[in-house]
Amino acid sequence: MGGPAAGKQNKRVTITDVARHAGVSVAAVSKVMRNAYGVSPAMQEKVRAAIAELDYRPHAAARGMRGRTYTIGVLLDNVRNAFFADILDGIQEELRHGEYTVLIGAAGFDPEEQAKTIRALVDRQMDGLILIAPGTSRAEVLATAAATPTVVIGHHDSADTHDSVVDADDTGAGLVVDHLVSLGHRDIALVSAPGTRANQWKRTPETVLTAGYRAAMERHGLSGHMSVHHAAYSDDGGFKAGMTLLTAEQPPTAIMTGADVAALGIYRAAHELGLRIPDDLSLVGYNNTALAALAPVQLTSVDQAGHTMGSSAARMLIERVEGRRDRAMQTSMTPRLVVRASTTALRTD
Amino acid sequence: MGGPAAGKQNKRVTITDVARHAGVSVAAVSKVMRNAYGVSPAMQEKVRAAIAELDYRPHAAARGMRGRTYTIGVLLDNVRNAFFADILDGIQEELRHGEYTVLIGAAGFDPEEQAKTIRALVDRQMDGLILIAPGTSRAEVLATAAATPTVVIGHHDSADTHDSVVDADDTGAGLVVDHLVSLGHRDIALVSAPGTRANQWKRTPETVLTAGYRAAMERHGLSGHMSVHHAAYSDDGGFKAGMTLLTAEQPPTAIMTGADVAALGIYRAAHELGLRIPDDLSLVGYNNTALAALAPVQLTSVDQAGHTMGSSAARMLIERVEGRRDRAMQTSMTPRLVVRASTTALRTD
DNA sequence: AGAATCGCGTATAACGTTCTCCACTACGAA
DNA sequence: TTCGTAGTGGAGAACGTTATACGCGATTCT
Repeated sequence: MGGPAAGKQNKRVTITDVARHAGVSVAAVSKVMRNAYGVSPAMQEKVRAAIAELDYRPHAAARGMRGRTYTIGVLLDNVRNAFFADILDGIQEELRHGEYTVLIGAAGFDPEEQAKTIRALVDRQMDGLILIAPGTSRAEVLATAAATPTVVIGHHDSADTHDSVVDADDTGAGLVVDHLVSLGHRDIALVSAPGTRANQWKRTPETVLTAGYRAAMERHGLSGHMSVHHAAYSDDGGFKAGMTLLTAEQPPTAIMTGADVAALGIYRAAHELGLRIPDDLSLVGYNNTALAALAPVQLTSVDQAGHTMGSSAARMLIERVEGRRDRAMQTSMTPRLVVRASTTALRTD
Repeated sequence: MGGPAAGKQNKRVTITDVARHAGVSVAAVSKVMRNAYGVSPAMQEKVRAAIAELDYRPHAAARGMRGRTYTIGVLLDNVRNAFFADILDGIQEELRHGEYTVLIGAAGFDPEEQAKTIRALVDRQMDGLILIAPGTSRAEVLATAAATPTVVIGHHDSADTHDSVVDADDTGAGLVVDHLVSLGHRDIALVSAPGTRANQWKRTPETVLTAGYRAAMERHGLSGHMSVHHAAYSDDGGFKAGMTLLTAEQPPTAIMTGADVAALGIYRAAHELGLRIPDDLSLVGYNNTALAALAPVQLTSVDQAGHTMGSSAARMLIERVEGRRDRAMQTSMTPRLVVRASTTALRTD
C-alpha cells in the first residue's frame, strides 16, 4: 500500500497539521510564525513545540500569495566578475542571520535577457531586489522599483523610488592618474566599458570613471595626452583594446582600466607584443579583485570595498522592505589605491 | 482618490483579467498558458492577443501552490570558484530558451548553511535542483531528492533517486602524473581538499582524484614518492600547503593540485621562498578555469568541460521534471590535459 | 437511428498561507 | 450592577493559479 509509483511528494507538513497537533487554530500558528501581536506565552510554547516536533517549514509559495516570501533577489550580469562576488559576500553576511534567503539571478550581458530576469524575480514575489549595475533601461528599473523595494548598485543616477549604493569612481580615477603622474607618466590611456547603450542611464560607473579621468588629466595639464578606449570588461575585450593601443604610432606608457579582468587582457596583448610589465608598460586595474592579488599577477588596482557595498545595500533594502524607511537614500563609498608590481617609474631613456 | 500613501502594487494583471478581456473562461486562459490539450486555434489566438495586450505574466507564487513554478534552483558553495561559473554558463545556456528560470543559492562552505539553503530552495517550490558538490550529508540530499528532481554534480556516489554528472577525476589525475613523469619528475606531490567531513559521501571529487593519483604513481613504480597534502581550495589554503611542502627536508619537484586557485596559492609560497616556476618547481592546477589561462599565470591544468557538465545536468534535470524519464542516470565526462608554461622538464644538475 | 466517441469550453474545488474581524473572558471603573 | 477595554484565541475570506470533472454539440461507428 501507499502507491509506490507516485514518485514524488510524501506530503509536506502544513500549518494545518501543526495546528491540529498543537490543538489550536491555524490562525494561532500563523501568528506565532510571524511573531504577531496577541499571543500568550503558553500558546507560544505549545505551538513552538508542535512546530519543532513536526519539523514544520512554511511553504514559501503560499506565503507569497498573501504576505511576504522572505526572499531577496539579486540581479547580476556575470558570476565571473570577482567584484560581484565581493558584493554578494557582503549581502549574504548581512542577511545570513536574519530570516531572509538570497537568491541570485545571473542574466548575462544582454539587456533584454536582464529585463527578463528582473521580471522573473518580480513574478516570484521577491520581497526586495538588489540590482548590480543593471544594463536594462532606466525606465524598466524605475517601473520595477515602483512596485518592489529596490537598491541599485553602481549607477550614479539617483531616483526617489529606489535606493543606490555607489563608489566614487571619479575619485578612484583621480587616484590612479595621480599615482601614474607621480611616477613620471604622461601618456596615460584609459580603457573603460562602452558607453550607455541608449538605455537612459546618464551616470554609469564607466561614465563617472571617464569623467574623473578627464578631470584629473586636466588638473595635471595633460589634456593633450588623454586617450579613452572602450572595451568589454573581459579578458578578450582587454586584449583587443591592448592590441590597438600598443601598436599605435604613439603608444601610451601607462594604461588604466575599469576592471581587473580587462587589465589582464591588456597584459596578454603586451606579452604577445614582447612588452614587459611594468618595465615597458605600467598597468592599473580596477576593483582590486582576488585576481589582482595573485602572486604571478601583482596588479596595481583600486579597491572599491565591494563587501561593504553589499552589506550596505542589504541593510538599506531590509529597512525598506520592513517599512522602517520610506524615503530613498544614496550611499557612496570612497575608493583606495592599492599599489602592486604592475606600475613603476617611467624609464627616461 | 487612488491612495498615494500606499506605496506599492498598482495591481497586477491576473489570469482573471485576461479571461474577462478575452471574453473566455479562466480555465481556457490557463490551458493556453500551459499549452494543454483541448484548445482550438481560434481560442489560442483570442487568448494570446489578450495576454499580449494586457502584458500578462503569471504569478509564480500562485502557480507554485498547485502546479509548477518553472524555476530551477542551483546550489553552490562559492561564486568565486571560476569552475562553477563554467557550469552555470552551461546550465543557463541549456535553459535560456525554455520557459525555466534559474535561481542560484550561494550557501558558503558550512554544511549546515548549505542544508538551510537547500531547504530554502525546496520551500520555494523549485521544480528541480542542481547541487554542485554539496557539502551536506548524503542523507539530507537523498531526502531532498525523494521529493524534488535533483542532479548532483561532482560526487561520484550514485543513487537511484537522483541523477549525477561527474568528471573522471581519477583519469585526470593520471594524465597529470603521466605528464610530469614524462618530464622526468619523480617526487610529485598532490594537494587536494580535506577528506569527507563525516557526511557519508564516499566518492567525493577529492577522494577519486587522490585514488587516481595513487594508482598512477604505482603504475610508474613511484609508490615510495607519493605525498598527499590536504588544503582548502583557496589562495590561502594553497599557500599554507605550499609552505609546508616546499620547506620540507626533501621538497617535491612537482606539485599537482585539485583546483587552480590552490595552485596559485602554492605559486605565491614558491615566490616567497625564492623559487621560480617552472624552473625550480613544476605546478599543475585543475579545472582549467579562466585563471589558468591568464597571461601572467600560464598554468598547466586539467580541463573538465564545466560548460558541458552544466548543460548535461540541466538537460537531465528537465527530463525528470517533465516526467520524460523515471530512472536515475549518471553522466561522466573525460578530462583533458592542457599544458602551459608552469611545467617543464626536471633539471638534472 | 441510436450509441459511442471526440473536441472544446467552463465551472469549481483545491493548494497553504495571511490577516482582518469577531467573540469571549477577566477585570477595573463608574 | 453595568459598561468599557485589554488580552487572547478563532473563523473565514481572500490570494492567483491548476487540473479534474463535466456538459454539450458534432462526428463516426454499428
